[in-house]
Amino acid sequence: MKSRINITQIAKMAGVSKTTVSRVLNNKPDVKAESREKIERIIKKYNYYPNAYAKAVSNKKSNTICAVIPHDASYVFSNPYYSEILRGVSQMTNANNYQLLLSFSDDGKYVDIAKEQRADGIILISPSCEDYDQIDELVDMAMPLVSASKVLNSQFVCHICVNDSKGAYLATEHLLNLGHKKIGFINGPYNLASSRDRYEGYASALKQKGISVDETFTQEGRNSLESGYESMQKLLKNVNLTAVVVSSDLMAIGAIKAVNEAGKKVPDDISIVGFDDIPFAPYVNPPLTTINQDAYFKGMAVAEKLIQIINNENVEYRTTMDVELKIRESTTRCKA
Amino acid sequence: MKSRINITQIAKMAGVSKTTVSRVLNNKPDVKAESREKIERIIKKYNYYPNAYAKAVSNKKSNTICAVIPHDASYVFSNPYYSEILRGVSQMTNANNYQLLLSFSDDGKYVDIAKEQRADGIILISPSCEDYDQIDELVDMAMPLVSASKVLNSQFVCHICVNDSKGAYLATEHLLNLGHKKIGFINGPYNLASSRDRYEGYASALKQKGISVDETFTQEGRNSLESGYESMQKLLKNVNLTAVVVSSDLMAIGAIKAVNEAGKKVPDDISIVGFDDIPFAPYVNPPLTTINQDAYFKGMAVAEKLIQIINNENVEYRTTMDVELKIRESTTRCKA
DNA sequence: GCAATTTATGGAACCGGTTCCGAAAATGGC
DNA sequence: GCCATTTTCGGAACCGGTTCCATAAATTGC
Repeated sequence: MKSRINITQIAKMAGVSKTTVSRVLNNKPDVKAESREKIERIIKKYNYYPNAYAKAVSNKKSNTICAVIPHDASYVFSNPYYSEILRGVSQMTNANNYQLLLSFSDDGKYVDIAKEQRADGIILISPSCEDYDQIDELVDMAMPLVSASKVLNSQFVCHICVNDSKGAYLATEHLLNLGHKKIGFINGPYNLASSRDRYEGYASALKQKGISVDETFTQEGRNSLESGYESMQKLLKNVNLTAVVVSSDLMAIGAIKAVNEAGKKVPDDISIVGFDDIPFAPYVNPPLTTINQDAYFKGMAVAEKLIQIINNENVEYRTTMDVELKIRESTTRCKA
Repeated sequence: MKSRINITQIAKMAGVSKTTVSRVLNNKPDVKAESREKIERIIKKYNYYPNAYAKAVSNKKSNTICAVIPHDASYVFSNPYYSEILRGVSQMTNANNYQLLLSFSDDGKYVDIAKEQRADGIILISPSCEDYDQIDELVDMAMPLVSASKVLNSQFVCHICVNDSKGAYLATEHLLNLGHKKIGFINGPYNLASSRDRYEGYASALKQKGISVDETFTQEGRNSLESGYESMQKLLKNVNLTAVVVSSDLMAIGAIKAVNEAGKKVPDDISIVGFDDIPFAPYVNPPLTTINQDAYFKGMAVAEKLIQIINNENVEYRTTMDVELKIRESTTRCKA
């Protein structure tokens, strides 16, 4: 890139010191109107913008927020649920004049972001147990930190999560109310706190009705289309179910495909309820009954909270968002 | 955040000058093994990392790449096609030790990224006509720039695009070969160069077979699920079609829903072919016949090219990637 | 054992900003 | 017209790095 003009050159042309130019740039007082106008004219003429990183060094503030996402191919970028969170995050950072830096949790490199002082705060989109050591490091550094899902074992990490166990409970209860008894469960990776809570919700709904949990009815998936498909194939092969709770819509869509390919119909032969209510959910065939969580709002809330922490404002450290059962057409009364 | 240790403090503790520490940090020669070890020990002990932005100022290089995406709600984050590109981009930037900054084209703020010298290069994911003024500004600054889709009117912007007209041609031809005569077209926003090319491909395939293009057979959508749904509703209401070419899978999925709700069946009553081959395409019901473009690869290629430009390497300025018709189950022989 | 190299190091200037503090210039009061 | 205030301004140090250039120390050659 062409080298750009700097504050010293502007000062020289205006016949003043850098100090005065800096005052104009930052709307500080103590500048004669006349000089101010002259300097502004020159700034405009040369299309001058202050170098953001020089400012960052001097101010010890980068106005940058880093969002950490799992890079695993079948994960964030391919799961609209995460995209929605990111959309909310970007909306909020944008509105508050923060830049958004993306980092990936695979290699733990995001701790470097903090050490290199590239960001004023970090958002963890979906930390898993493997991240906990790095998270502890961030906490040690007193890096402003907010997670968009539950972080176990650390009472020092601010998080906004969804009521996962209630969500799974509602999903299971819905199926029970439709007369289903043999209800399977396709869970997300067990290294996510949310997966554990969802399993808990599923199990407790069954217990409530006096139905014992059968381990052969459950599968652990990887939150991808493929893995929902494979998990469903296994369930179909091994056990006779009339309904399945699936821990994410993405996997639920994969599961529906597996059902179709087995020559069965959703919901007539097997009812399926998903989790997340991604934008695709009403558009799949049949439209997916699912647990709604407002990912876009969650993203905004997480970013907002982080900005508050950066500004040393007091915030609620634990927030749990409510969920809602969204009944569409992938579930129906048990016919068995 | 706790204030972190800096190079001067490290130097003091090691009893050497900043210069020597800097040499160790950057693996420069001319440092006695003994001193090197001592400095390295202290660096390790204090978990020191150099401040990235101070480096950026000094080196006039930020090791940051900015990806510009349209922020429109129904756009990038919700369209897996763009997510896939971004995934490819991040893969490549990661591998080359670049940080990835996200910016949004709505307000044209991404030009500020360049003026503030926040990035060494910029990737335009999906620039529309409204962006062309800002793009010219970037070109004037000689900012390294690569676009992931065609940029009209500027021979100075490097781009990697897909053969859009061929894609639409293949889609239309496929339907013609199945005996369809009344073929509709749901296009993307006309301010995208790709939409224009796809229309062109659609029209030329029809002409080839001596079928005249009927303007009432086409709709301009916004590349979202909803807009595909609405566009299809309009087509169903106004004209009698047996097949529709849809300019993106996202809209195709919306279109299928509209067909279903009208009490018709895909593909028996109406064949539908999409464009992009997003990861969902094989999972929708029925699995979507579509035009495959490898968005992940495209993302990697775009990032790679940008890095080459940043490094002053010579690059091909125009690359067109090939497309392929992927036949699944949303198209069948015309029964009318 | 001494000059000529080679190796290792540090001082100072630089990158492009901000800010403290003191001083010059303009204004006010009388 | 002179002193006190206020307004306006700039020098210099600072943020945390890199790099040029000079010099001190160690090594080599003979």
